[in-house]
Amino acid sequence: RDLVDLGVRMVLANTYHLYLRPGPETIRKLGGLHRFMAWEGPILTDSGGYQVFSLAPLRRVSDQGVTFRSHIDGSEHLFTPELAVELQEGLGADIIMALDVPSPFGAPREEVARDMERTHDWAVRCLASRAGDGQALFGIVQGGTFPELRRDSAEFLASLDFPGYALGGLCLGEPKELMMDMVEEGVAPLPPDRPRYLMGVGSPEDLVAAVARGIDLFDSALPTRVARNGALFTRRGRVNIRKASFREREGPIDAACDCSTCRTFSAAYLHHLFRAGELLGLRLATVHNLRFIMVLMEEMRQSLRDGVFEKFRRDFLSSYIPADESARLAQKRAKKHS
RNA sequence: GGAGGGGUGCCGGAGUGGUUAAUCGGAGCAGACUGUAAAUCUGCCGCCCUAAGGGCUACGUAGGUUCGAAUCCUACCCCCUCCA
Repeated sequence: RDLVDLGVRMVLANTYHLYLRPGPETIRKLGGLHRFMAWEGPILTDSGGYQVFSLAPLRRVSDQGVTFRSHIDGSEHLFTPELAVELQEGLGADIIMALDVPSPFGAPREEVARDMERTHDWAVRCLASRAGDGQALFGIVQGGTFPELRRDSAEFLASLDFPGYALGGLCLGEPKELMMDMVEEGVAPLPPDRPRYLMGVGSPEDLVAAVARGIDLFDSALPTRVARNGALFTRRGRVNIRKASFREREGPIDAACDCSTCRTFSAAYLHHLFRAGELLGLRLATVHNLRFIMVLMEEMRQSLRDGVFEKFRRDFLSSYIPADESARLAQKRAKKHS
C-alpha cells in the first residue's frame, strides 16, 4: 500500500461523508472502518461538525444539534452530540472528535461566543454519551479569532479532562499571523501531557510554525488536493509542475526527496502527465507531497528530541518559500513584463 | 471544362457597414486551493509605450465605394463539394 510505504502513521476519516455514503450500517456489516479501508493503523474520525458547516446547505443549529441537508441528495439530517459519538464509536475509530460549531472568519463576536458556548455544551454531552473508554474522545477549542474567547474555550475544555485536545475553526481565511496568535492562545491553557491537534492544517510552513507553538498533530487535505492540481512541495518551496520550465527538466521534482515518484520519474515526465491529463500524474504527485509532509514531520520530531528544533525551523524557513510569497513574486514579474 | 461554397488572430470557429483588437472553444502563460464537493477555480492571452491611459498593425492579395469596411463592389490567388 502507498500509505504504508510513505510512512503514514494514522489516517483521518470523516463521519459526515461516511454517514451519507455508504452509511454506518454498511460499514458495520463489513466489519468496521479498519477492515473496510484495509487500514491496520490508527484511524481518527472527525465528528462532521466542520463538514456540516462547510459543505451542507441550509444548516440550522439549535441546542439540540445541527440540522442540515446532504450535499449529495439534499435530504435532511440531524446530528446531535450523542449521535456523533455513537456514529464514530460504531465506525470503530481510535480517536474520535466531539461535535463542535466552528464560526466563520469575520463573524461578529457575539456569534462566535454563542458558537463557542454551544461547542462547550456539546463537549460535555459528548463525554457523557460515550459507551466506553476504548476510544479517545478529543475536545475541540473554538473562539474564532478572539484571543480571550480562544483562551476561555481552552480553559473550559481543559477542565473537562479529555485525553486530547483540538484547535478548530482556524485556517478559515484569517491572516496567518492571526491564526498563529490563536494557536498560542489556545494551546497555553491545555494540559502539557495531552496531545494537541490543530485541525485542517496544512501547508509545510504552517506545520513548522504550529509545531513551534506546541502542536503535536495535524490533518489536512491541502497536500493531496494541491498535488492533484500540479502544485508540488520541494525544499525550496511550492512549484507548479505544469509550468513550461519543467518541460525538459531531467532530474526529479526535488533532488532531496526519497519518495518513489522522485526516485523513479523525471520532472519532465510528470509535467507531461499533467499536461496530457493522465491520471497517473495525480497519483505520483500525491505520493510525493505526502512523503514530503511525512519527512518534514519526522525531521521535526527528531530535531525536538535532539533539542535543535529552533535551528531546524530557521533553516527550513530560510530555504522554503511559502506559496503566497512566491505568488507575490510571480505577480511582480508578470507586471514587469506587461 | 461547368455549377456552387469558402478563405477571420497559434488552432477551431462566430461575426455580414459604425458601439470590433474582433463573441466563444481549444492551445499557451501564470496563480489559488489548508478538520476530503477526487479531475476544481481565477487571471492574462496581436504588437509597442505606460499608473490610469495612449499609439500602431490586423479579418487571402490588390484596388474601389463610403464620413466610416472583416462586413458592399471589381480583379486576382488559393481551398472544398457536386456535375462532366
